[in-house]
Amino acid sequence: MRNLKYAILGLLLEKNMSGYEIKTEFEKSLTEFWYAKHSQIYPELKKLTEEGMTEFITEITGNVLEKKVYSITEKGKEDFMNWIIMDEDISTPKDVFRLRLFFSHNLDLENRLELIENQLKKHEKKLNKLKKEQEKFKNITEKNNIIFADYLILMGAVMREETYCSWLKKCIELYKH
Amino acid sequence: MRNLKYAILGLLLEKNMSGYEIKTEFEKSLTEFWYAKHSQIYPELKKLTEEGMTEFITEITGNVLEKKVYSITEKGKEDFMNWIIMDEDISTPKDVFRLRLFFSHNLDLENRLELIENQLKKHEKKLNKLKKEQEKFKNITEKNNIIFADYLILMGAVMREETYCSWLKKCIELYKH
DNA sequence: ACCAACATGTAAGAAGTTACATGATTTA
DNA sequence: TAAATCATGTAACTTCTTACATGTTGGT
Repeated sequence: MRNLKYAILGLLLEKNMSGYEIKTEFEKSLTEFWYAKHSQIYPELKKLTEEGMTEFITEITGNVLEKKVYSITEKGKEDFMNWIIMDEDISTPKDVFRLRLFFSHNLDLENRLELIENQLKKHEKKLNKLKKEQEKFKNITEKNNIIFADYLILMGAVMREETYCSWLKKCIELYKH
Repeated sequence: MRNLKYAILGLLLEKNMSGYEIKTEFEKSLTEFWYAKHSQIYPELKKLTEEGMTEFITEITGNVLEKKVYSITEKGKEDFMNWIIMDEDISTPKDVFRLRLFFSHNLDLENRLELIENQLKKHEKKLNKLKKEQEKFKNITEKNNIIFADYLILMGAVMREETYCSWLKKCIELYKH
C-alpha cells in the first residue's frame, strides 16, 4: 500500500521540505486523517531516496546544524499521480471504544454509563477544538489550492465528531430508559 | 495495547470457541470496529495459552479433523475486566481517501469529481447493506445482553456511513459551484 | 543559563498483511 | 465429484510504536 510514501510525496509536491518539516506537517495539516512518528518518517525518506523518488541537499542552519532538504523527482511525481487516482476498496476503521462497548454487558449499568460518558466528554472536547479551527476558514473561494482541501477535510472532521457525539448521546439515552 | 487479545478474551467470555469460530465472529459481529486474519488469530491464541489467559481441549469433528476449543481462565477474566474500564485517549482513524482528497488539487476538476463520486458510490452501497441488517433489530428491549450491544454498534455504523455520504455530497456540491 | 523547538537518526519489538502449506467435511 | 466451508498452522515482510541516543539554535 505504501500510504506513508504517498503522504510524503504529496507534501513534497507542494514544496521542498526536511524530515522535521514533514513531521510538523503531519501534526498540523494531516492530523485528521494520517500520522507518523519521526522514527517512521526518516527511514522512509531514506528509502524513497534510494528508490529515486526523492533527492536531497544539505543546508546549514546557524553555524553547524545540518538539515536535509528533500525534493520530489520526476519519477516520484509520476508514481504519485498514478496513486492518487487509484480506486481502492473502502475499509472500516478500527475503534477501541466500540470494542469495549460491544463487550460492556460485562459491566453493571453504572460503569457502562461511565464508560460512554467519558468517551462523550473527549469527543465533545475535540469537536470544540475543531470548530474553533474552522473559524479561520471564513471566506473560501479558490477551489484549486491546498487550502480548499484543508477546508473540506476540516468540515469532514467536524461532521465525523458531531456524529460520534450524537451516537454516544443516543447510547446513553437508551441505557437510561 | 494488545487489543486483539481483549477482542479474543471478550468473545471467549461469551462461549468457548475454536480459532476458526473466532475468525468467523470477527467477520460477522466485530467487522464494524475490529478485524484480524486467521494468521494473526492462531498465534495470538497460542500466546494467550502460554500466558495462562486461555486453555483449550481438542475435539474431533467427523473422523479425524481436530478442533481446538478454547476457554478463558480466571486470570484471563480478571485481565479483561481491568481492560474494559480503562480510560484511553481517543485517536483519529487513518483514512486513505481523505489523504487522496487532501492532495487532489493535483488533479483537474473532472478527475477530482470522479474520485469523490466513486467514493460516494462505495459508501452508499455500504450504507444500504447496513440499513438492511438493521431490519433484524425491530423489537429490542433487553439492555443487558450482547444483542443490545450489537444493535448500538450497528446504529453507530449507520450514522457513521450516513455522515460520510453527506460529507462527500457536500464536497461534490462545493466543487461544482 | 535555561528551555522550547529544531534536527536526525537507530534498535527492538508489536501489530498486521500476504503468501505458503496442508488436509477434512459437508453440501449441491 | 466438485466446490464451499471447516480447520490449523508458519514464513516473510511491511507497518507502526516505544525507547534509546545525540546535539544545535533561538528566545527569555
